[in-house]
Amino acid sequence: MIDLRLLREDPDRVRASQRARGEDPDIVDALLTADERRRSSGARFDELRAQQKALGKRIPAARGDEKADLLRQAGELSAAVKAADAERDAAQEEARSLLRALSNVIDPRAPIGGEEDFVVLETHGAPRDFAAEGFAPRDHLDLGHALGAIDTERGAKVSGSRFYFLTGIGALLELALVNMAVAQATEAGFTPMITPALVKPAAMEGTGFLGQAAENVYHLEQDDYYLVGTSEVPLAGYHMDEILDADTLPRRYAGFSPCFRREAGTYGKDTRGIFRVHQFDKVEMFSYVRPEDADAEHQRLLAWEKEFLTRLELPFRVIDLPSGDLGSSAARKFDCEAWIPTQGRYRELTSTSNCTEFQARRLSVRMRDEAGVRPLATLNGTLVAVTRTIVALLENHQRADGSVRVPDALRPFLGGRATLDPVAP
RNA sequence: GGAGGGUUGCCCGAGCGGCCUAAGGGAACGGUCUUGAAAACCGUCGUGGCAGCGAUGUCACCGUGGGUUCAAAUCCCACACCCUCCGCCA
Repeated sequence: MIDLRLLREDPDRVRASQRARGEDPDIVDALLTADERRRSSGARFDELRAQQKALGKRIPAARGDEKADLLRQAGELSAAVKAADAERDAAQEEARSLLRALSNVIDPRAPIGGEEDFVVLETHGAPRDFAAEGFAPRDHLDLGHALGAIDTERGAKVSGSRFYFLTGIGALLELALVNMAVAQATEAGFTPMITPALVKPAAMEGTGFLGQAAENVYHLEQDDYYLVGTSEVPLAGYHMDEILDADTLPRRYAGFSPCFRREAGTYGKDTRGIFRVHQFDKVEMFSYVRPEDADAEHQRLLAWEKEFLTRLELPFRVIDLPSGDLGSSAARKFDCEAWIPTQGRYRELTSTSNCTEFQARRLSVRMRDEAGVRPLATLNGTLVAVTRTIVALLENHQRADGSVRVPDALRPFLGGRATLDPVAP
């Protein structure tokens, strides 16, 4: 959630942010009204309660008629306090739920607009010219079949569409990518973490995934658990309700977990292969920092993402996501998009978000420094999303004979292997 | 799934229905002393809301949610979590 002070002092900025996101700006005014009511009803309760406490103190010492009279007064006051309490609770709840409905205020530097209005910040490497090399690239599923690495038919048989088995070298490839990512993160000072994939509503809600993104979240009705779509959720929840000493910041965690996504409303999109699936594994970077350091940390996370893709020798570009495509928690977001040869375009492989104090407020994660206690900032960024990385790797490093070159940096994690070779069908 | 024990502030830990405005200890921080440090002594030492420029005042919070009462950390009910044991189990 956002800072109520900002809302009171500069409501126009919040309205503009909501509009840029394509969300309802009227929540701002509803919230201002609700906040006013919250404060006045709170003051009324405080006053009555103070009277009640003062009166109550006189009762034990009183005797006879005086006591009876005091008890009568106290009884009346008690009813008034109860009523004021209920009114205050209702007002607080209304303000709270409106505040929760507001998305983060966008970073003024983020491009304004819908999905198509992103800005390309940089481009790294160049797509291969397969025509010049004299062969047509095969897509990742063809390659995956030939290598004995990917089995989507049986994925569908066992679990349905958008499920897969990684087999043989495919399974090894996942482990290699994960190990490479964890090694890089550890080297950079991240604490590796294996996180829960099932979380309670508070963690999911606090991270901001139960708003507009709710339809993409799996929910276990019977136990009221959510399946996480990223380890950002357990990593953000990790310090929920805590006050961290500012001296211990930044805290950087690299979480490895499965990720579950319902992919509602994507019927017909990316139906072939493992580009868009209901379950995949991911190594996610997560940082807790002082709010004033958030911007620099965002750049660092982006730099680590770029380093990883560069080491995999993948051509990619970095885009600055437009306001309409940010997700409720992010003030600004960069995606790294790798070139997918058979699609002839760049597709999202990794993503990094600056959530400023938005998640920290919702989850009540604060820091203590010279100035006192205040919310901190959280940021997240993908180091490796396994399936999409496999897609990019196979397609970009394929050879005419159907084998796939293993980039140098990945070889140590594959037992020194330099090539993935087709297997007999 | 069954049987017990527990949940109080940063940590440990006391707490009679009304001087709880939560004892005491530890840690931490500031100070005195010291060449420096330790020890000792003195002091500070929760979070949030509201009012105020501010010193401050006030209200809420003792796992969570209800209830009893003029009044609840304290009594009652439900739930959650942790620990021990039994059963089942990767």
